[in-house]
Amino acid sequence: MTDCSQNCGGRYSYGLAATLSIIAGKWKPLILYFLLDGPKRYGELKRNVHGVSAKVLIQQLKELEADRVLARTDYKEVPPRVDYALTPLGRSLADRIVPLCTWGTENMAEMVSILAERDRLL
Amino acid sequence: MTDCSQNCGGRYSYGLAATLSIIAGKWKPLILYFLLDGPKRYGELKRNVHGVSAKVLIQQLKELEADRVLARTDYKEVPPRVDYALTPLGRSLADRIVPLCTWGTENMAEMVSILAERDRLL
DNA sequence: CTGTATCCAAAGGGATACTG
DNA sequence: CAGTATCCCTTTGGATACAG
Repeated sequence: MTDCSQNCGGRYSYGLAATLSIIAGKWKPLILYFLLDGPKRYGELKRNVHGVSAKVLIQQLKELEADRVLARTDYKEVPPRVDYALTPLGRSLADRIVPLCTWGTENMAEMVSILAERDRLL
Repeated sequence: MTDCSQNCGGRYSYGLAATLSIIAGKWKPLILYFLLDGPKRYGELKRNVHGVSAKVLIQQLKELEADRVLARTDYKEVPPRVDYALTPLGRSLADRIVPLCTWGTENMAEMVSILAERDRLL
């Protein structure tokens, strides 16, 4: 989505399109949110972001790193130890994701109902 | 993502997983954001959400409707006139999306640089 | 422990043409 | 105007095995 020419009735959503191009990816918002808790090692991410595979995790981490929202630190130890942390830019982004989590939590009853209805229709 | 068992180091992200399951879809956040401007007709959405195809637009609208975040009104006229509006639930969700747009706008210079770098690597 | 490499399946999305 | 229907293709992500 390099084309950010989104115009929403006077509201310009260039910014939204740009943001979406960064957090697009099944696990990226969860990763960013998790890292608000502090730097985490690869294994910690793997265990806590339930369902993600090794391949996809490392892939999304690399993309987030390339997009400058997180930084990878290799401690050059044996056995290997690396961790991933939010950059200042990444932290400011993750802060904007928190309201999404809050919304889901606040409306959990409705969410459960919606997801149940979705399953029912299958 | 019916499995919302996401646990982020003490931070529970059930809520985030739930929210993501609602806004997952290439154009959904843009649609929700656009509708903050007020109810819109199908054609308006089609013209303003740049790049979306007729098929995918109607598909995502139906899903958002089924998920109770927007309501469709058919005015039973000829030629046909229908519009889509945020429900109260949908409005509260769209409100949480605004910060994402703001973030992209605030960091637009960085965004441009990041997207340019991404293209360069192709 | 932190990844890589390979192969594969499915979902999601897009183009085009058509309808009430 | 507001969709539908069909076909097709790319992207995304998942499983498994292996490596430094």
